Amino acid sequence: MTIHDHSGKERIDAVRAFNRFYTRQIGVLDEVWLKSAFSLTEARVLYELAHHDGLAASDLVRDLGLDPGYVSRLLKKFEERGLVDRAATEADARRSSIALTPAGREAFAPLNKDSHEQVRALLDRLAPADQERLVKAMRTVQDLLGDKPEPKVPYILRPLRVGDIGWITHRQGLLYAQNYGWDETYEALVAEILGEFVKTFNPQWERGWIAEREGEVVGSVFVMRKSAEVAKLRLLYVEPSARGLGIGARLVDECIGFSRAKGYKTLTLWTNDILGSARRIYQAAGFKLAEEERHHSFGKDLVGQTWNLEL
Amino acid sequence: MTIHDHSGKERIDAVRAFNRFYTRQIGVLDEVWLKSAFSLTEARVLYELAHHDGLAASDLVRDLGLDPGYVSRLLKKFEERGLVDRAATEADARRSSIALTPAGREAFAPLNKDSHEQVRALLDRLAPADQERLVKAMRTVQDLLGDKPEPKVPYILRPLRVGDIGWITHRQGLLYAQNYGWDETYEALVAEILGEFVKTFNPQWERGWIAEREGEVVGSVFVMRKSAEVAKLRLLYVEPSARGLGIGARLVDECIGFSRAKGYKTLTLWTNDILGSARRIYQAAGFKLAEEERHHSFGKDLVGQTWNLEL
DNA sequence: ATCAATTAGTTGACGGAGTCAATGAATCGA
DNA sequence: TCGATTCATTGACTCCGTCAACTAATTGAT
Repeated sequence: MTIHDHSGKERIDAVRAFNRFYTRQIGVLDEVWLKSAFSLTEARVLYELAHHDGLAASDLVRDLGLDPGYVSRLLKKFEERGLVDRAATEADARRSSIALTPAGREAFAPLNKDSHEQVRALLDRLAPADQERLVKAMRTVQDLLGDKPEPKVPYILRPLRVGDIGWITHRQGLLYAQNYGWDETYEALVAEILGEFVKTFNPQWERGWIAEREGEVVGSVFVMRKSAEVAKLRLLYVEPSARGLGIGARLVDECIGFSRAKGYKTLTLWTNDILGSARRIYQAAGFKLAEEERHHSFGKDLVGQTWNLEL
Repeated sequence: MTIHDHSGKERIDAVRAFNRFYTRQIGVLDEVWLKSAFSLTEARVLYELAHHDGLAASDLVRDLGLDPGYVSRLLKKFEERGLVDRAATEADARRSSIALTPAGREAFAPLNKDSHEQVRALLDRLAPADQERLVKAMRTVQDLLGDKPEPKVPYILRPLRVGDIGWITHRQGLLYAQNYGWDETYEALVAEILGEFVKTFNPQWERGWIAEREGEVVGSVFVMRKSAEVAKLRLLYVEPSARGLGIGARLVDECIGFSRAKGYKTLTLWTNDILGSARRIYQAAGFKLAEEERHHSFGKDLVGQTWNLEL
């Protein structure tokens, strides 16, 4: 968990280095195919056909980035060898839907197995924990570079789980340090608040929400009991990468709804005036500024604000 | 932050999916070269020559995984075009050391620039934070798959930084939940201890150490002041992926050294009997078991142990 | 309903990227 | 010293993949 400070150039060089590295890596991995009766591209086509039904030639051209003429000839050869069947589609007489024949599957199976075994051997050289890191890193690369189909559900809210309060402490500590220069005592405060919250947690009166997006924690908020009539909204935060999705407003809404349902009379919160985007959310939700006071905390001179919402 | 549970097959499939994905990705990236007067392989060779001095043909064959005959012809063509110079080496009359001529550098420059710009465009589509994630993930893949020159310094110790206590809380909470089934109150305890520690931190009497390996936190430990004569070692932990490097013992040693230097008479610690690997470290360091008591904590019936070391 | 523009697929012609095997020369090693 | 290995070159060849021209079906704009 270090804070790298990459200039654009360093990042670009790092990506280019990775491309060179993986070009080589793929070259090694592809040697498996060369032993077989199929060329690398033929193998790629077979793979696609084995894993997707009803593909047309144009799909292969698009998905694998190949030349149409080459694919045409390649499929013709496959058909002659009895590896694939082509059937014209009813909807579009130009397209034909291609499928592996049993013989095609039989020819593909050993290829597939070899490739599988080769990757297994590659992974076996790594400790299980490293295998996991590898897979996760690859998935990250793929997610970032691939065409992200904007997640249908942009985010979900869920209750707290083990690991959450540490993670929230970590992220909030870093974010406020980076953005506002707050020192480590802010992180310490978050840790204490959350530790205390979990230890004395009473689901009747209190609750925490985690906003999660594609498996990553991207925000959170807590309602804590201040007195029988007053609930306190605390530690609202949304990851910079997930802003603009309305997560902050949604989290505040949940707090308001919960507080009302539990019979609190007032929902209060404490924040600092420099946190502008949070303030806008509170205002939009109907909170009124009740009090302001200067204070020195987290290594900075700040202006604290108390906001209240009558429920 | 989800807990993935990969069987071997899933991991293998994930790696293969990544290979297919990146094969395609590289295909797209390589289109830059195709516009130029050089083939992809020629461009790769030029890149190597531009970035390393005194290469021999055999080095190119090895590093880029090419056919010797092909490289020979390729270099011959380059030489004819005046792009490279070949000079026989004194040490070995078979080898010749290859270098780009000024004309060669001039021919390579635009290629290199195009590639650079292309990657820049790729990165510009991502938010800065995502660029950072991408670079980090690529580096992880490269480190894991490349011939790892086992890091000369397998780990370093450093003082606490912002973000650490949250991270430690997060990791300890997850690890003990996964391995021993402890509930969220353990994570809460860690959060409170660390929050309190930072808030009341007195460098004269207390200290924390972070073990870091290749930029990742892999362990930590704290010495806290219990009384004028007694120091307490707390929250020792080492990531499973970093065990066997002696990090745990080293962290305990640091604690002992610090406590001695500060004039404490006793170093004490509290642990649970199920934590076997930690116990072995304490015993090896000279700690003596002083007390045992049953207790119910973290959702489990446990046997707590107090160990002491007279300094 | 019509016609231009687009898309799916085919075919011929071609180039040259990359492979394979044989060879010579220098070096290493037991 | 002599066989084995390494570096580099060359001839011969394959076939992968590109490019352009073409047909046929479909789409879409008017």
